[in-house]
Amino acid sequence: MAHVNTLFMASSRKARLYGGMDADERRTERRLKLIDAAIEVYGEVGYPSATVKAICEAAELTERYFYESFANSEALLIAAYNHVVGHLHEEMTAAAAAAGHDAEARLHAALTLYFTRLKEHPKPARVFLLEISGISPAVDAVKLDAGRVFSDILVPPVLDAKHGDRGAAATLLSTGMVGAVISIALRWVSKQYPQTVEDVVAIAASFCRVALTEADRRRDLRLR
Amino acid sequence: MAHVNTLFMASSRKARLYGGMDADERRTERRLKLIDAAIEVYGEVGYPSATVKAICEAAELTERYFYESFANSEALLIAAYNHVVGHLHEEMTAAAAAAGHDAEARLHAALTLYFTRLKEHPKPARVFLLEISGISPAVDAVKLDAGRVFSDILVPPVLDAKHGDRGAAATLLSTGMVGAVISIALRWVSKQYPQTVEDVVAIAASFCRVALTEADRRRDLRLR
DNA sequence: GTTATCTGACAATAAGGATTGTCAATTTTG
DNA sequence: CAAAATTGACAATCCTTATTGTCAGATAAC
Repeated sequence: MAHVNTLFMASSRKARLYGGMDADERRTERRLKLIDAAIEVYGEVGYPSATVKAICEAAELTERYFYESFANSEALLIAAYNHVVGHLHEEMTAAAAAAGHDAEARLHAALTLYFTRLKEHPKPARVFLLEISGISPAVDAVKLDAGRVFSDILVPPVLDAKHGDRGAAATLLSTGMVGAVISIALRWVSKQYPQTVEDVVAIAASFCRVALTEADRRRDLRLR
Repeated sequence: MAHVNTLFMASSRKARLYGGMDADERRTERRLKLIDAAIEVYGEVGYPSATVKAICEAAELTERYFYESFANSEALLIAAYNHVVGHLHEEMTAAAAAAGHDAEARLHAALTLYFTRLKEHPKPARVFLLEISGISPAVDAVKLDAGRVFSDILVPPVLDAKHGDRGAAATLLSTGMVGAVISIALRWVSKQYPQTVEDVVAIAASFCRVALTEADRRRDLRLR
């Protein structure tokens, strides 16, 4: 029994090392490289024109490794999107939390972080924070979810036992708020940042404030 | 000299009639049919998946006529977009004008018309009033221009000899406003109109009001 | 070293669609 | 009716890209 079929090697035992890395580690690394390359390429030519080949070249990997990590282009798009947006959202949440309990202060902190990052990383910005639509229902769903998260960070939904789901009007208010912020960001980025972060934040904040105060006003009306 | 080369027929003389129509008229009619068909197909499968063939079938014309009127798919997209949006913008302008001089009344009138039309014509709505981005620079430019027109209708720019171009901040405010309205519209349409037109208009208007009052406030600050 | 595994380059295949070309049938003109 | 113009159907071609497959060379394990 000196020879053991690799198929029976439980995941507990490590696979052969290459370049000092586990098989799993190598796969994960390649996956990462592909995601980074995708962001780069999307930023240059846009997702629709980004071919698998071009992304693989940018990642310095061959197509074989593309299909090792992703079923198709769309899967990579989604992974890349979640990568960028997930990261950003975490940071925004942290920034808001650090700003304390005042709604205005939290809003300001989160938006400042958002626009600061946008200015630091134009490529991911252009592609992901902005427009991926009409690709497929799956992608749209991902985007929709990201919008919801974004909205919740800026204006945390009021927890209300009686109204588990916020009202339909509140949803439209959130939608409008996110739409406004993202549109502003898109233009700001594509015009190469003509205003200071501070100025853009102030403008974006004014739209968020509407969503905030309108939601309050409407809730008061309902509960009165 | 009984026979005259058709190449020398000046455009003043009419070409042979078919179905009671001039050659030019027939071409224009086919062009129109293609645009209508495109709107239909885009609304069903989205622009990226809309093939030339499918559009031609919907138009009951063959590919030959596609290339008679359009250089490529993108040209048709732009034509269709301008067709729908141009029409809508005209109507909105008229509605605003009919509402008189009060800014609030004009805003309400224009938005009401906008959302009413959206509800009446879901297909064009979904495709055009919302998202065509990342297709190409040309298409993006068209969309950008449409956004500007849209904004000017909702909140006519103050004519100011001293400040021929409105301030950069005002541009971002317009951008945010349009983004908010369009995002709201997108969700409203895709959720199959859960609110009344009146309610949606009220919510959209609250975002427009920000743009309006903020712009005023900023101008006052500058001129004080 | 020898063997098993992994990697990189690239060929082969497949699929889908755009664009152009052909031609018989139809319609108008005279 | 005969001739010319126009139309509709469809084939042929051309391209681009995704996806799979092959294989020689490199690397690690023993």
